[in-house]
Amino acid sequence: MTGDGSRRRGAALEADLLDAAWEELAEVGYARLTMEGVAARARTGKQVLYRRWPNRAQLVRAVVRRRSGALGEQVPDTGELRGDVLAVLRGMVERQRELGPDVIHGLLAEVPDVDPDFARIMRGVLGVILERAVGRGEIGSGELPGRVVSLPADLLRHEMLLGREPVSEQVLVSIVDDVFLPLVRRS
Amino acid sequence: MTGDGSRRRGAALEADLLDAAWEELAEVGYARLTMEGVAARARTGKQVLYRRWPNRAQLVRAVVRRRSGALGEQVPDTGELRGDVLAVLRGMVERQRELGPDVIHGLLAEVPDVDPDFARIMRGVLGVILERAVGRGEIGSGELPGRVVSLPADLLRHEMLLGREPVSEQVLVSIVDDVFLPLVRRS
Amino acid sequence: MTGDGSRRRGAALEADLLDAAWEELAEVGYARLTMEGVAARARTGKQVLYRRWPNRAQLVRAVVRRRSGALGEQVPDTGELRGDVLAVLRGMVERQRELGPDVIHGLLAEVPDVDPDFARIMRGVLGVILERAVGRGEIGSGELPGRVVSLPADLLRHEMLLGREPVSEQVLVSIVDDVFLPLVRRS
Amino acid sequence: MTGDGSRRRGAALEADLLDAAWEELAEVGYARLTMEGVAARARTGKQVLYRRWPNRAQLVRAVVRRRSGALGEQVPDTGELRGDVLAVLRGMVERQRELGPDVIHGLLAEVPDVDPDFARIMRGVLGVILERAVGRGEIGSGELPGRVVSLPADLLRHEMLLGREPVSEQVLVSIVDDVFLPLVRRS
DNA sequence: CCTTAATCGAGACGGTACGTCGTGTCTTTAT
DNA sequence: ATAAAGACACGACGTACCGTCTCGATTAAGG
Repeated sequence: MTGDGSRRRGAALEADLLDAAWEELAEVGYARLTMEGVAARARTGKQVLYRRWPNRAQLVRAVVRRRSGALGEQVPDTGELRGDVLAVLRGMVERQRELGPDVIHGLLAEVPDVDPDFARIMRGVLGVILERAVGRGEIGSGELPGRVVSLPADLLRHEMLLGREPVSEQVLVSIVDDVFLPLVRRS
Repeated sequence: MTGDGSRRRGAALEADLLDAAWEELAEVGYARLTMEGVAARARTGKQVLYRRWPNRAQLVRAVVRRRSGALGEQVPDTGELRGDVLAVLRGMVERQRELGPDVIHGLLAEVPDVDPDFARIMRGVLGVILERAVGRGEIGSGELPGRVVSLPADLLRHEMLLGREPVSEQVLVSIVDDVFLPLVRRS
Repeated sequence: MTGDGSRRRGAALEADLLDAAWEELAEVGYARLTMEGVAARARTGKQVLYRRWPNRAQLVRAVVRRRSGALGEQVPDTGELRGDVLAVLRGMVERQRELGPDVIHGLLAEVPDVDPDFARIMRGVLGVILERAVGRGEIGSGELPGRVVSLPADLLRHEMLLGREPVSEQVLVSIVDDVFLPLVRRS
Repeated sequence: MTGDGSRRRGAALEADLLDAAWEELAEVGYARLTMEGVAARARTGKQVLYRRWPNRAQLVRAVVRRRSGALGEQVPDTGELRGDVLAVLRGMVERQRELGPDVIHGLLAEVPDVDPDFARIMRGVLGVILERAVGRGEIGSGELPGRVVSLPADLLRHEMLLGREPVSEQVLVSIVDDVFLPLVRRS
């Protein structure tokens, strides 16, 4: 019945599974994604999924990791603080648009630590950007509280969690111009 | 068949239902709360629940509304901007502690607009507080962007959504002292 | 909302109820007839039904009584035993056709005594027919066992209970010619 | 979560299911037998039942088949036509007594063809008996109509379907002595 | 090269909850 | 007093998934 001669294994199979999960996510959304559905779409058994991920949250987490791969890989460098921060935020929005807003929602609710490192990475990226701004003399050299450093990312994430649609450019600008820049230029 | 002579109806029954849901929430948490469980605890049928709320999210939303009813009823007045803002945030944390962090999480994930008016209310409360601060001469009289006004509430909510534990006093202080006050005193 | 000024009562209402039940029977059949459906069709409440009949079986029984009213009212008289018996059986089949075979089925299963008197009536009718046949000299005058008298009706009923379609003329003829007539002409 | 190491499957499970249904039948009767009850008694899920039988009627039909398994296996041989026929009828009554009269009723109402082969089997058994009677010279060798052959079984079934109690010996005797024997001895 | 062990594809299993339907009782309002 | 309307307590329906387990089929790896 199966007998197409070739049976998937290992990495190739895993890729198919994640692809299937990805398509399932796209079609029915996170809330209605089921292990059963993913297995069916990948034309395999549920055990194959459970062998790899203990529940759908972990599975989706893996999908997300795969799709939006390296988040903090390259730090934008526009030569200006404002441009850099906006670029970072736009990257986040792009990621949200790609995954779909409700996937973000869903993950947040079920996975305790969707991105335990996400926050850390963002802090790192913004730290670098701020340092360069200090170097250019755009802002003072005083040590900024951690909360301030991660402020743009935090506010944007807050928006993402509440709204059901991709965050608009206006909001990004507002976060940067109304909140972040005034704060770091304060000293 | 049943006929014990007294049968709950209308408002009285609804109160019992919400109480049952509340207890269920407390015992098993949001994720494992079921319509079936609530109905059983209230010793009635599921239909009685479904007649009122189409799903568990709406039910819990009603419970939350009932429990943490009047959020913006009284605006704290400590005679000082910092004290006022902290008092507002502490009120939010108190509410979170009462409901339990995962209820907040759960609601967020399933209900599109847990509190559509919540944001509006917070903005109103903080607006009053800021006006008073202007009156006292604590801060300048320039018009503040909406985003800045709701900033403390937004940041606190962001914390609530990410963490699984009640937000600590330290975080509140950090939000107020590192971000909010510097921003509104800037001018 | 109701206020058409006139409200049905007593016999008029009861007639409407039975009509509604009758139409319901015709549309969905006995198995799927519900008190709720009948009440809805008659545009009234269930209580009005339950006040009159304790359950759907009794209700349908009343419908049947009303529709196929007087069963043994007129005894056929064709001037010949065979014709008379066939006429009686055809009357039964006609009744079955009118009610629908599954109504018969359903009633039989749920109502212990759909026709406690039905059997009695049939025996009476056949008795008269047989007496006339004796008078005409078609058969002997010996006393026939009750079972033999009711035999045609019993066999026909057996057919009705098993099949899901109206009993064919062939079967009637077979009952009469292969079984009944040989038996009563035996002496 | 369950994991007790032993999980019933296939035929063994099916046997348990039928046993459970049988016990349920005995305890609450056909009318109040529910899929839910049977599943609970068998300590399994409803799906396991529905996977095998689409509704309770089919389930009970399977139970009946299993319990009163081989109906026409041995043809009674008392050396005399009357004794043989009575023995066959007594076998049917025994079966009825075993299952309970209302099970028969219930099945009849819901299952279109409780035993499509039952009639055929009975005809076969009675055919053999009649042949032997012909061989012994008890009755003539003329071909009997099918309806006459199955007459005793049909009449008995009719009794079973109408009454709520096991058919009495008197009735059996009446069927045989008043109807069947006179008919087959006629020639 | 051939055995052996692991994994795959498929699906049954024991279980929980879903959301719906119908029962028969009870209550309310209006005629 | 009863009609009309509908809520209530209850029980069962049939379905969807969960996470586990079993069963052959197939494939990779080791002796």
